[in-house]
Amino acid sequence: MSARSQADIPDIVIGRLPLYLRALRRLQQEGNSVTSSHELGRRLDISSAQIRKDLSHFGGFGKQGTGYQIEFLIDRLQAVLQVNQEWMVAVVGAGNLGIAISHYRGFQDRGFRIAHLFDNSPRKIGQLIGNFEVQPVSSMREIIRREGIKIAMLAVPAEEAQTVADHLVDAGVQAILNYAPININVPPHVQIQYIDPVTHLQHMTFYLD
Amino acid sequence: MSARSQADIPDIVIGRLPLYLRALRRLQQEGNSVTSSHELGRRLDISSAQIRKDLSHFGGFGKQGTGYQIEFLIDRLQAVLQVNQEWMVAVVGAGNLGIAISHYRGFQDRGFRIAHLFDNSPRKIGQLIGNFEVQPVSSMREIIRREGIKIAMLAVPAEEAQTVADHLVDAGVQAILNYAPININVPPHVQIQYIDPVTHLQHMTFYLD
DNA sequence: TTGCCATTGTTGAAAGTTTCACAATCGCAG
DNA sequence: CTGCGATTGTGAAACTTTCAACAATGGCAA
Repeated sequence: MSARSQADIPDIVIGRLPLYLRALRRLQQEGNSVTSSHELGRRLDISSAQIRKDLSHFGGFGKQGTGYQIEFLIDRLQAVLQVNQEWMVAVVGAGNLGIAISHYRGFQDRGFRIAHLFDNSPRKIGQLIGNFEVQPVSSMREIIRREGIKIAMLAVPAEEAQTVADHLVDAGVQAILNYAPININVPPHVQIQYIDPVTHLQHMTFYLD
Repeated sequence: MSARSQADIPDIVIGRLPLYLRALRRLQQEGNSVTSSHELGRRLDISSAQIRKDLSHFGGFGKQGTGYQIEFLIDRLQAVLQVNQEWMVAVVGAGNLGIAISHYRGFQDRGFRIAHLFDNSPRKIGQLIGNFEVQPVSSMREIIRREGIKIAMLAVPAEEAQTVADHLVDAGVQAILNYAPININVPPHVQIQYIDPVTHLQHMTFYLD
C-alpha cells in the first residue's frame, strides 16, 4: 500500500479494523461499556486470538481479566483509521446508484460527508438530489481542487469509469471507491477499492448445490 | 466454506475467479479472442504467476506460446462458478438502496435475475418498482419456498437485518448478500457476504495523509 | 525443418497470516 | 489479604498464499 505505510502494519489487519469499529459501535448502542476479544470474535466470526493480535499492533488497549473499554477502543480505532475527522466525499454519477448513495444516511456518523454530486447529463444537471444540486462534470476538477476533496465514489457506467477516475486523480483525489463493474488503473499513491455485488454473488454460487 | 467445498480449492482463489471473468468479458467486448496471464495480470494488478496457478486448479485452460482462448476460458469459469445458469434472486427492503438494486441492469448477463422485491411498509407494498410489484414480507417465506429461490440480497435497516436473515434461511435461502452495516450470524451451510461502503472508505483513510 | 520467441503449468522456496498456548495480571469474593 | 476465574498480549509453531524460476511446448518465420 502506498503513502502512510504506517509502521509496517499488514494491510489485511487494517482491513479488519473497520469491522471491529462497526461491531463496537453496535455493542455500545446495545448498552455495553466493556467487551472482550471473545465476544467480539463471536459476533464477527473471527478468532479471539486474531482480534487480540490485530489490536496489539497499535498498543495495549485492553486490561487483563476485564477486556476492553468500548468507548476507549472506539476512540483509538477511529484515530488509527483517521475517521475521528469528517472527510468530504464527491460522488460522480447521478443514476439510480449515485442517487441512492447520495441519500444514504449511513456515512454521517462514520467519518464521511457527501459534499458534491456530479453528472454530465444535461437532463440531470441542476436537479436537486437529497441536499445537493447535481453539478456538471466539467466543473468537477475546479471544485475538488478548491475544496481539497480527497475521496470520491464512482457510480458511472463501466465505459466511463477509467476516464472519470483519471480526471479525479488529476484533480487531487487520493482514494476512489469504484462501483462500476470494471477494473481501473490508478497511480500507486492513489487508493482504490471496488464494490461489485455480482462478484460477491458469483463467489457464493460456487458453493451452492 | 460449507457445502460443495469442491476438491479443496482455497476460498481465496474462488474469490478471484469472478474478477477474472469480469476482465475476460471486457477483453472480449473490446474485440480480443485470445489473452495471456500477463495481460490479464496487468489489467487486474495481480501477478501473472498467480493467475496461472489459480486457473491450473481447474485444468489446463491455456496453450503454451499462445495464451488463453477468451471465449473458452469464460465458458469454463462460468461453469466452475455455476453462473452458466440464471439464478433467481430475492431483494428484501424497498428503500432507496433496494430500489436502486432492483433497477440495476448489471445482474442480467452475469448469471442473476431479480425475481422479487419484498418490504413490510404498507406504504410501499403494491408499488411498482422496475418490473415488480413490492410484496409484503409476510408472503416472503411462501414465495421463496415455492419458487426454490436460493439467493437473497438484504437491504433493510441494520436493526432488522438479523431477523430478516433468519426468515430467509428458514425459507430455504442458501446465500445472502447483506448490504446492512451489521454482522449477521447464519448457520454454516449458508453463505454470507457483505457490502458496506463505509468499511471500504475507512480502510482507505488509514493511508491518506 | 530448424531455431526462436512467447507463454503455460508446476515446483519449491519465500513471505505472509493465523492459531496455539501460556505467563502475566486484573478484579472480586471470601 | 489470599486465591480464583477471566482475560490480555505475545512468542513460537502451523498453516496458507504468493512469487520466482524454469522445463516443456506451441506457432511462426526463414
